[in-house]
Amino acid sequence: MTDESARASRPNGVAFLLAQTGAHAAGLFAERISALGVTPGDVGLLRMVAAAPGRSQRSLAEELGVVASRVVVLVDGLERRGLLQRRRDPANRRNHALHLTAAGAEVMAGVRALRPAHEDEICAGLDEAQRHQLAELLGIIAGRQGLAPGVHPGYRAAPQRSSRDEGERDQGSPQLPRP
Amino acid sequence: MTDESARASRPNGVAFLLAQTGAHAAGLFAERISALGVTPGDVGLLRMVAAAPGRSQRSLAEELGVVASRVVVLVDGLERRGLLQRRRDPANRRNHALHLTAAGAEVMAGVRALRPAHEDEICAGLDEAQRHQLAELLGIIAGRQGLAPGVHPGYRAAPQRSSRDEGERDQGSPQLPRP
DNA sequence: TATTGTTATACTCTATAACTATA
DNA sequence: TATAGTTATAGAGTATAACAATA
Repeated sequence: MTDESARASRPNGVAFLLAQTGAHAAGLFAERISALGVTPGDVGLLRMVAAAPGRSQRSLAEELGVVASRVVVLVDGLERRGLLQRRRDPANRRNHALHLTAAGAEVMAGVRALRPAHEDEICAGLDEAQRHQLAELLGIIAGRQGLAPGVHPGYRAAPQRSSRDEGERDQGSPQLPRP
Repeated sequence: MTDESARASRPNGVAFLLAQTGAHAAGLFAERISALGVTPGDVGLLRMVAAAPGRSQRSLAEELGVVASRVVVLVDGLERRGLLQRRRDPANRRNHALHLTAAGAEVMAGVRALRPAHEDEICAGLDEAQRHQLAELLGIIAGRQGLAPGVHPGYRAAPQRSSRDEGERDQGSPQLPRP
């Protein structure tokens, strides 16, 4: 079984390194912004509202790939903390038009202010040319994979396997979360 | 507020691209291995056991940065599906020595077999030289950040903010999960 | 009737604490 | 007494379904 253990020991390659370093970068970012009292999810939602003030919760739910009731909870939290405001849309009074408050804009400014240090921490060990190279290569991947600029996952529910689909390890459909 | 919306629209740079593409790569990997009936967490745990057969649950908990009772649940699931086996360690009968079953080794072989296609999918659009470049740059980052080869996060609990620390947005200690 | 948002509810994940058995 | 593992329990997160208001 020494053979087995040797073979199993290290998955490597670009895909794994990406997942590893990406999770690390996301974790450090979460730590940094926690000083501002927000999570990456909060920031993403605030950013989307800032980019298109007045948009509806429904539209956010669709772009986030999340159910409407989930947005209710997220917006509840942000409104309770005074970062976001719901206003009834006079044109269509079913809609809640979302707007950043002054405090919300401040938080976003704070997040922006944190970014350079974060970037430097992640890129420590790379010179300027290497950073550009890396940014370019990652940009190619992001483009090829259809990832929108500025939007990242983390809202989708975890794979979620119920406790009763036991022992069925070889069925055909890999149940793609969203094709 | 057009100014604001313009400024808020796109966070960019290496750190963000890393988080974005890394989450994407991890998601695709999770989809692929779901055909084998396992999650990335399962695979990570199986890999660690394969690399050091007979290790204890406690040692796994420490390496994963997870509480012991969590490992009980994870191992329960893998044992129930026949991929892992608990054996009492005769030398110290408190320990459960963990071993892969034949089925578990098969699953790991299946995971390894999926890797090349996964790598190709992620690296689509990059030629061989670019892949090497990217792997090298990511390797530098992983090394600088102290990321162990073959180990990636995803076991740690989410940032987890309770519902009562409301409105306290400016305290000093960012509560680092693990320094 | 269809759509937006909300509430009620259930289920999963994960941690804390109490407990069992070994040492 | 200390350690490995387990069970019981509680909390957060998220989805589904029923509901209210508006169109």
